[in-house]
Amino acid sequence: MHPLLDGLNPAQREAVQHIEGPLLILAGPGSGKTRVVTHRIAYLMDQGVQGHQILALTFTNKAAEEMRVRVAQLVPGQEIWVGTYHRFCARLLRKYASMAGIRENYTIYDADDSARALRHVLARLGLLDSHFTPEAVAAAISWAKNRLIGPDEYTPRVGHPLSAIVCRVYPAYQAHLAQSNAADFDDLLLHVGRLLRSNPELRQALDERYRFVLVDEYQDTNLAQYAIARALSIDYPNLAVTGDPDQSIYGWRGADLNNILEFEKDYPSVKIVRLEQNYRSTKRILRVASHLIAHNVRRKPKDLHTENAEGAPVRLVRYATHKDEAQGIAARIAEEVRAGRRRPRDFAVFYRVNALSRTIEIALRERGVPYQVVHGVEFFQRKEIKDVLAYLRLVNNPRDDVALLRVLNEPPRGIGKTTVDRLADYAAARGLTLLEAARQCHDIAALGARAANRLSAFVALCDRLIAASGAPIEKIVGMVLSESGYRAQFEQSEHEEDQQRLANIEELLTVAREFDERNHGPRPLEEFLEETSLTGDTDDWQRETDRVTLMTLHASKGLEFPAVFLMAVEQGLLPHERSRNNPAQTEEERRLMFVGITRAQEELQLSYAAYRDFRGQKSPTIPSYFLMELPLADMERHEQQPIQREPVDSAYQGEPGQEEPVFRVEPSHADEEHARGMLPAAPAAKPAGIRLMTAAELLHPGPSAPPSPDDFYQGMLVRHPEKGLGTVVALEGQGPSREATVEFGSPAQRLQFVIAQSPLRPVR
DNA sequence: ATTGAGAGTTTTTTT
DNA sequence: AACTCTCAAT
Repeated sequence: MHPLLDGLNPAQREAVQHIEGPLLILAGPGSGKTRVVTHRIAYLMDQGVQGHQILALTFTNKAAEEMRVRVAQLVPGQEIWVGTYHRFCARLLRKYASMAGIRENYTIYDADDSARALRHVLARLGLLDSHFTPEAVAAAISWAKNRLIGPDEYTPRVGHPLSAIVCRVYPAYQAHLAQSNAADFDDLLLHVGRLLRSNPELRQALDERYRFVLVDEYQDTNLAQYAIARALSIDYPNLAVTGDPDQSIYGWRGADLNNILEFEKDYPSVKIVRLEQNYRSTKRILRVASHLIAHNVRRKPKDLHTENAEGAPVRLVRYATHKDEAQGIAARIAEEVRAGRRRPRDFAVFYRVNALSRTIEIALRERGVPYQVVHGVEFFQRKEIKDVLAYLRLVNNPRDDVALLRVLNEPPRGIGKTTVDRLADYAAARGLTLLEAARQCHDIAALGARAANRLSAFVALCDRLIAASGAPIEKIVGMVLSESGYRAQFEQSEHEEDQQRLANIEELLTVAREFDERNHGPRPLEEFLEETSLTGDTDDWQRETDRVTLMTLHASKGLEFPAVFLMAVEQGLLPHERSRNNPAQTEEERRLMFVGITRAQEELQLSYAAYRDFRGQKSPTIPSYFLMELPLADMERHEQQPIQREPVDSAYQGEPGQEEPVFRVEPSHADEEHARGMLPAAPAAKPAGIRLMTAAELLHPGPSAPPSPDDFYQGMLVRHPEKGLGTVVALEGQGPSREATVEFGSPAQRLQFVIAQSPLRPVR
């Protein structure tokens, strides 16, 4: 047998051995997809395909890097082009810039830059105070671009006032980008997509050049990306896509699930391979994941299975507050590490939004547990970094007005708003870029001599920097820092944060040096800027370091960890607030949770807090509906009783303010202790602390005595014989007249009960 | 022109 | 809570 097929299951072999013609690999989580793809690439080359004929497109740099490394291991020395869609397009656009109406030294605007540009345009059109926010307009333009709708093709939709605004703004915004010789993220795809569409010769040439095209995470492709892959696979329809519809989590970025669901329609002769055997998780974790995802309507059913062990039950923990949650998770990790059962790197904590990382960070730090937070963009988004990069961009592309505006008065050099406005008016009137206009500052009537002198000093600075644009990047950055006075402003400062800024700038110098060392391309500055704008911090994540990983659910895709904590599984966060009343988005949220769950290899804990501080205010939470969709038999439920801070029910709930219900009970042992009577038999007798419920208790409420109305608490999960599972969202009164408002499944379905007279039972 | 206080707003996710 | 923007005082 061929060595590349060694150790693969039949389905995997089938995929690896497929050579010509369209191929769809439906790969469930942990099914060895990357292995299959890399082996297939190696197999292709083994069969005589040249490395440069292969194009592999991914969504994240992280995925691209992994693929590159693993292919290199299998076929040392052979180079294939692996990269993100955006990077591929950026490269292509460098080459064919003029055909897209820009110049080859164009600037790539990130979200922040495009927002600035858009604001500028809106202001010029006098639309800033229209009741559509710049963000909404930006989103609409992005929507269009992701569907390959250019500014000239955009038509307003009746009944959509926003689209009428967009119809005016989009062309102006696009013209502004062209004038600045810039492209935003979406443009990279839009330009290339349209280029391929309107240019048959070019399309044909590239189709021939890239004989074998592979697309990873195909479920996340938007229309523009789809069109690009398609255009490269017409004469040579060797398009292999891999993906999992259940892991589509980028709908908000224009990803279209239909691309994968209907792949067969585009390529009727497609070969479909399903990878459903999971090599990653325990049976229990996999069942929990399958159960959850089965609640989605828009999907193809699939049968995930594994030969792995049954594993420990999935823990579902309710903490009293977000702090308790963080402390509980950190304590457990610290204990496992201390006991030598696991290392920090075995753990990951996932959350829906970045803002949730803070409390966990604090808790881990307190215990001295090393961790790394994977932030989406962070480093290259910091103001000081963006400022320095803006200088570089201006050097590389003097037409870049956004960059100029950013650095014109940074550090402060006496060029204020009035001066900028007058300069901008002058430039607009003559169709000049801002730098061109600044060169003529002494001819601008509206400017005083002082302002004009300051402007010409700035122009002189730019010219000095531009003269050095061929130097190594580290050198240019160094010049920017010293000649502009940017570094000096921090060195003189005594503010502590300025020291941090200095450190960040040093870091940028390091990035530049590393770039210089490995890059020997013909246009280093351009390439450096391309790399910095298309690289996020997510790609910095180090598998090797021995640290706990903290990241968003989105960032977790494609990774795996022995032990996973998924925190804040609450209504409003997961599913997120903005998916409310939108079934399609709610399904996407469910997929997001599915992705998180399936990252876990051996151990998984889902948790929520009854109270959470978020955005400055403390409020009671409602556990996520998704939790009710999980198979209780595979789970183990723990509850930390709420701590009543308002002394309303203090007589019943124990000492108010008595805190520190430390989560130290080792659940697996706790189970035994419970059986041996070491823990209170009736959980209600111990109001503060962890209450443990076995799966049996969860499933069979049993004939126990009805609970006292005063035992009901906010966020409590209850069962109603007719209505089913619900959550207590409000309480009023005490004793026999105590009333509870219960929500069954959605805010629309709320009912109020006098507890003592209702059939409501706590779910145990 | 710059600075600082206060007001107002925000972030869901990433190339 | 943290961040940005606005406006007034310097």
